[in-house]
Amino acid sequence: MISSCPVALEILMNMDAHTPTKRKVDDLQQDFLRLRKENEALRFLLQAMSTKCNTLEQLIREKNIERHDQFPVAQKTTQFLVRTDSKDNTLIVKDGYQWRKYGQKVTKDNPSSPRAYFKCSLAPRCPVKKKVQRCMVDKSVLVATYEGEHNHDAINGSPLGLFCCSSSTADHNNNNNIINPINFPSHGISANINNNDVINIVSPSNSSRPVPITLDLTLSGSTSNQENNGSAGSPQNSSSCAQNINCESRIEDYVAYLTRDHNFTQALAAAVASSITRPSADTENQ
DNA sequence: CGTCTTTGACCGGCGC
DNA sequence: GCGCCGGTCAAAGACG
Repeated sequence: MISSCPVALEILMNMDAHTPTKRKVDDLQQDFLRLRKENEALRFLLQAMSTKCNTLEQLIREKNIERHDQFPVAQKTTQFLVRTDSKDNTLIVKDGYQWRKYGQKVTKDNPSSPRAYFKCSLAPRCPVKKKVQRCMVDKSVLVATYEGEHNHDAINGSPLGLFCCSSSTADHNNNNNIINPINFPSHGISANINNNDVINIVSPSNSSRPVPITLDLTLSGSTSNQENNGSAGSPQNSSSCAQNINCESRIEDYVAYLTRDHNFTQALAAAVASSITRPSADTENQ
């Protein structure tokens, strides 16, 4: 039974490894049953969300086809924030694509750090461009603006794809608190990461009753050995992650931590549930 | 020698 | 028309 639920098995093993005295079998079984229910609920929610996502994508595709008959296609623009070492002067964002730098300019709004211009060189005719500039407030944060859509796949997939966000909401240089607004357009969920390593998930803005959900990424409960990073086990605190050669393996660790975090799974489930149960105004208005 | 980066020049849009 | 500014070009240099 346990072997059919690897996440729960991993959680149980981890719990066992971190408690000096073995807990009673009954307690472990209760924990396991609770986690198994959560796991099943999350699986159900994921399936429901995928179904809804596919439906919405189909609708959007149909609407775009209608629209393209009347208007030229607008260029898709997205924006990322990447935390790097502030001492690192390079404007390199490892996003799974290969880029050729074709220009650099000092801009008026942020004269202390020049803006670099890149073109995607992974495919011969890929139209995608990106601009990378350091955040004026936090020099350790790179602001990468992508224009256009790739006509090919990434080298190893796009590790930053999850953090795709709309550029229209970003005003990073003038905001001391919110670093990166993240939008999940197809689900109507948006989220903010603030300087306290907390993601604030906000349900669709068109909702009459927005449900804010806070995900604490400081992982204060983690007892794993992150002291080597000097960052007390916080993934966001490891400022050199984007430049670090061990970044990939650490990302796996962070994902493992998150799956062990009861608050995270609960908040995630609530966010997903709210996006599914609440009818989308976009689809209703169409 | 080929590829990539750097950097000054150039171009076009926009506001006055 | 002029100046400012962001974006792009392309020659020169660096590098493997």
